[in-house]
Amino acid sequence: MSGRTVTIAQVAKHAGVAVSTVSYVLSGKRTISADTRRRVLDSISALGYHPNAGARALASKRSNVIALVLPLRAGMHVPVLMRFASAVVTAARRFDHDVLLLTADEGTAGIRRVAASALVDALVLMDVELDDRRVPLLRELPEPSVLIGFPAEPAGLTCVDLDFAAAGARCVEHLAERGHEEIALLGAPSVVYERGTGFARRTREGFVEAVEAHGLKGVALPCEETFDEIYETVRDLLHDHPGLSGLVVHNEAAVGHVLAALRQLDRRVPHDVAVVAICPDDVAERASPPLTSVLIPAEEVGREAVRLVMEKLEGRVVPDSTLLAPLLAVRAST
Amino acid sequence: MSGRTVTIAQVAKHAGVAVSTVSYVLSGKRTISADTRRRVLDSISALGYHPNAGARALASKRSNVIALVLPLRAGMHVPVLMRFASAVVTAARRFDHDVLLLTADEGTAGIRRVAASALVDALVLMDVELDDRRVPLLRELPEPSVLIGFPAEPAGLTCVDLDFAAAGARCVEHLAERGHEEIALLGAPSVVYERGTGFARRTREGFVEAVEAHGLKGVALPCEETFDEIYETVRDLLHDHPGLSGLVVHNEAAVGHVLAALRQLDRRVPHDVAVVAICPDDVAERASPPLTSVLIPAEEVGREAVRLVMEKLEGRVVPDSTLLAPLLAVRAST
DNA sequence: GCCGGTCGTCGAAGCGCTTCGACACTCTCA
DNA sequence: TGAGAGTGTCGAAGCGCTTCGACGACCGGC
Repeated sequence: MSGRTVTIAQVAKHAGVAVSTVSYVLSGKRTISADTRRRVLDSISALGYHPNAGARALASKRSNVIALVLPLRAGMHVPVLMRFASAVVTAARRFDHDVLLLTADEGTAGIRRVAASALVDALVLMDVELDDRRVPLLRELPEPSVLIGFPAEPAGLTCVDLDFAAAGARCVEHLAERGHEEIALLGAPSVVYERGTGFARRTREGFVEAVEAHGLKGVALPCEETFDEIYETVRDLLHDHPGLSGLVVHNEAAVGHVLAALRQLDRRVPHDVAVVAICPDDVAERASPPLTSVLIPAEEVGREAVRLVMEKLEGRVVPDSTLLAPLLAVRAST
Repeated sequence: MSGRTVTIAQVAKHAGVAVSTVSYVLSGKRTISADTRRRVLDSISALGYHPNAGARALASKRSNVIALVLPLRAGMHVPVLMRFASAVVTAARRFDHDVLLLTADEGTAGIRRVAASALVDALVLMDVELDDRRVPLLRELPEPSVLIGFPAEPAGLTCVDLDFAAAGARCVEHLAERGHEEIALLGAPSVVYERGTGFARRTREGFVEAVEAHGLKGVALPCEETFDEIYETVRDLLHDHPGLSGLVVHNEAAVGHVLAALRQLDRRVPHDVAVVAICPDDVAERASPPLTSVLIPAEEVGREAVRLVMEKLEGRVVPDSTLLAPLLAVRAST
């Protein structure tokens, strides 16, 4: 409350102690008597003191900020990104860190800049691709980093993601349990497969393997995102595979259109065709009928990424690869 | 390239000048001879120098970081937020600033914290509500701020937004030009109106006034976001208003379901019912048929917000209120 | 009753940068 | 030809914090 910007020196004077004592109260790096601590803390709240971030970063060589690097490309799962982002922010705050948002606009230069200028202590990268330009840079950076997603060559990096192969397999298993014998996967748009985005391929692999393991008939198709294209895809699919009775949809933007197409084609869900989606919970719940789904645990992935990067900051060794187990929620569509 | 973390002193020595000279080359705050400047810049790139952000912030009292404060509530337009966010980041970089991401988790404490600790120089708040807890705090903060959206009492604040009233009116006008005489607005879920979110109400007001001005018949309804609810709403609407031939949809999440419901009810778009949406371009383009729409200019709003906050940082006076004109893109649905 | 240990606190030295005042030059114009 | 007005550069004083070494005060053990 006293004339703009309170410094640690003012707190020290107010409490009748040395500046360093106040610092130690705050950091807990040396023992301080209960009595002194009380007085210091009282002064801090009486004066409304907030340590100056720049000074702290300069003296301690820690900014207490981590970078969150967004992708910025067509076809990315925009709504999911926002949930990752806020999960990361929330998790970072628990470790007393803030989050700097970086887009890919600047390319790798932005990453280099914030790291070299000590603006951030560590990095979390979202939506990593198999062949990601940012990855080589990370290897040579002294700052620790964690990737959400898997590049082609993850050796020496720390990666977190939903276990998409297990998710694909889990959907197949669920449909098999329900007695379906011929099923299909509608995945990402073909451009996403071509770009080599990891999660799309891994889901498909998990799907294909599980289909074989369960002795089912199965087909995996890419899936565009406009209603007309989806309508055709679904129509042809049902036509070519008359025995088909189960559908796995791994494409958030297409889920609604797939259901609309089935309605149009007079197939009732789940009576004629059972549908399992891999998508965020809210999308599955809002659909009609509400979809049995494997949720994409954005919050958990974000939290885990932050936990790992903090461990690395502390100098601890962490596993290269963290795959989060899929969780299937049964709803009205199967 | 030389042993971890290059300082301005090393650059100065390498170039054979004083530290302050290097600083002035970088900031341009004093004239430096072309010759010296060259030498300094060469040394900078030879050594790979990046100024330490903490030291800079400490000495200059400017962190060159702005805070982007997200809302975090049910019913918010998640995908649009992401586009605002990346527009803000991109725009901030043009002013040589970075963006710190803040969620509402911490409430107003987070805003207070980053401002008081000088972590950020200024704030941009997204998705402001009519009655927003964060607003009173902003008034007492010395740091400049800009709001995206309008609170009930915007006096003394700087606000930017799409002119939703004009957008609502623009849609009506377009339908009137096409000869429609009885039209309806399907807006946000009722909870959003109750919360008093500005943009929903303003669109409705613009719609209602324009309907009167053009001597049309019109009705404005809230619109939930599940297919079944939307189906009922649309069915009842068409039943109660047999002459209705135009629909304005201002609800991104509902657009797909509205079209599916019309299909289901055997109404052809645009032949039986013309549809205009207020939504991001990509949603309008992906719909089937592609929708005539007033786009929500996320990029422009973000850019403008950053421009304004930078002006305020420079001490310049800016208008309290900036309304961005709506732009109608005609597509296949009208 | 003296010595070695803790414990709690202090003072001072930076961290890497910006900025202010000073100073040596070089022009210009009376 | 000399005063006055720029130019271009330097040195040093901070900015607010953390951290290191030092140093009393107090403790228990012999």
